[in-house]
Amino acid sequence: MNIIELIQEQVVDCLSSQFDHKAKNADILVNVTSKTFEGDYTVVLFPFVKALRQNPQTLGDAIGKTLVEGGDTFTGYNIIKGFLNLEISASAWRKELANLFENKDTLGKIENAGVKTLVEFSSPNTNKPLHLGHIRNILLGWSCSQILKEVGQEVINTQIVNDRGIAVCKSMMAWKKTGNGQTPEQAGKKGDHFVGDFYVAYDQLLKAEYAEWQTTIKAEEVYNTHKKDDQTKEDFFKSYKNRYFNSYSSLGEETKEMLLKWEDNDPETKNLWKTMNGWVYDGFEETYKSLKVTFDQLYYESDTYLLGKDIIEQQLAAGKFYKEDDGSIWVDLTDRGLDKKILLRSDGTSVYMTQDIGTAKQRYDDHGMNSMVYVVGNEQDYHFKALFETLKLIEEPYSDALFHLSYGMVDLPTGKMKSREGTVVDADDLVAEVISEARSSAQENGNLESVDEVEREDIYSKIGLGALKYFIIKVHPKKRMTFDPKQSVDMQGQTGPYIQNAYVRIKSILRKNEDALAANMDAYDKIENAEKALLIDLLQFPSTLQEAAKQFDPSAIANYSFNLAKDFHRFYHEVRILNASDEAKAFRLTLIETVATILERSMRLLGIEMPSRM
RNA sequence: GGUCUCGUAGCUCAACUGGAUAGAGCAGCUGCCUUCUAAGCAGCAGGUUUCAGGUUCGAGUCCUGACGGGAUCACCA
Repeated sequence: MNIIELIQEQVVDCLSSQFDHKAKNADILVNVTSKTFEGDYTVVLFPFVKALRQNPQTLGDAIGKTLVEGGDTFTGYNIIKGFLNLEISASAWRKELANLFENKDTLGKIENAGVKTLVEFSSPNTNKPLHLGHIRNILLGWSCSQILKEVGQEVINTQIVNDRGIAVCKSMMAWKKTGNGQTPEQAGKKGDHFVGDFYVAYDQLLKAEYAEWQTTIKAEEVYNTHKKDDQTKEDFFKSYKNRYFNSYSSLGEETKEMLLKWEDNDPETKNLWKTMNGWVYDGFEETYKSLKVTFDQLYYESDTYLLGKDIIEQQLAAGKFYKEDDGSIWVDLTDRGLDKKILLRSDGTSVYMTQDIGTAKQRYDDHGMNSMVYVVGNEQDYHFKALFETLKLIEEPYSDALFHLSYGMVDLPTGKMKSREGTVVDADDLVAEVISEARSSAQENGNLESVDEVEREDIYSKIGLGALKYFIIKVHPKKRMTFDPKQSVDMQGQTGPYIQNAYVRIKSILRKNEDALAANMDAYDKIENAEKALLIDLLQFPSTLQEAAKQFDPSAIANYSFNLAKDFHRFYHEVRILNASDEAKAFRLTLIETVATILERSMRLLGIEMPSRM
């Protein structure tokens, strides 16, 4: 039992014995005392003032007196307005510290929650390399997965790889036409970038073809019949591009044929597809590796895009879905506050929903999970609402524990990222840049000159990635965020490296302490405010972790880590450790070692590694 | 237009289920390296929490309504 629970319990007892009022522990709101008042923890009395018809002063006095006299945990109290501020004794703090230190590796952990969760994240298309948007997705997914594991869930990291469709065929078509049989290796490019370049090339080809077509008589005719009011030719053709692609483009025609061939299992098409996707996967693999994330099992749309139809038919027969006159199948979610959604087209082919229902079922067959988290941008909020309600409607066994970890778009200071305008921030470039920034920053302060080359590079990478990852993950997932490249490589203030630096400072002290924790801290009875602040932080770790897991919110951990690091830096500046009195030294070494462990654990939950020096 | 979502310092972000005088960082200014790593610390300055009502002992937080940004409303994914 930690100090907060102890306060709650004693207050409950007191209310019961002295006022005959029954309350639960959770009813007692215990806060950290605001800096402007005396005390360590504060009990909020207002809720009981009314119920007990006592004024805050008498009520607070009664409770405060009982707590102080009832043992050696509390040394004093004061009441201001409806707040009862309690002062904790040095011996109680020492006890808390001893306990924290003892359990530092497992604090907040749950052994086995009996829950198996599948976390889906990243899920890219295979026609272009990963970019900044994917990075936010990947970091959220990875961190969420780590957090759920920490609270005792069995977690499976997965993706649904979008490896088929017209977009993929575009890259293939462009490669066929302009690639001259080249491979990424020959071109000296990473596979995903190599293929992505053909996707761009395809757009160029199409543009050229379109421009030429615009000079034809047919185009003139189309313009005259379809233009709106006084729309200029330029404006008209700009907005007509999609229609052109579908109706007139020979390149478009050829590409669509390719898609049909693919669906028909044409060997040549399938081979090319396999080869090019293979290149892309090699590239992705490298990016994931550089971000230090791994997956347990991948699902590919080429395998799952036909799934789901039988479930739809089955549930149609069971009366959960209904059929329109034209043969299309729908689910009616209007009594659940949503709309009617189509599940199967009139021609019997599937839509997004069909696949997602099928894939969920497939995953259940494979893993028997009882919970699923989908990390997908907030533009799909409605889709997931509908999907989850549908899965509930057909009573899938995992359907009461589905969560869409919906996150906001990443903007640049210049505005939205747009692939057409070339303002997309490439994932690999970004990683390389933050690491190189960390390198030059480290070389400037010269702390690593005695470290060998290999380890040095490893440290640069940890710091650079720490900066990048922290910058992104500190923002609450559902908020749209601005990504300023300049700020993302910042290593001062509220950043990953600032937190890493706190850890490094502790490690450095611990290295210098020869005689370990031999001394006894029992005689240490004048606990500094800076020390209390750290203890209070440490005691908050379990509830922060629970909250982060419950809300699927890594930013809670990020903010917690910063707070802890900040309080450590202040502590570090205010008190001496190695040349303090024996008992103070023992207390402080115990304290900082615990802080180091919790910092390291917190950051690991965010996918950030700690260097031991920097 | 319907639905969802966000709006906090010049900028980027916090604020546990409603709790005391709304906090950090960056940018700006001032100090601190013969003392355990200055990627640090301390200080100054910066706010009508978009606005208007309501609920209550108490509202950045909950409710209603405006205003502003974004998303979504396909037999696309």
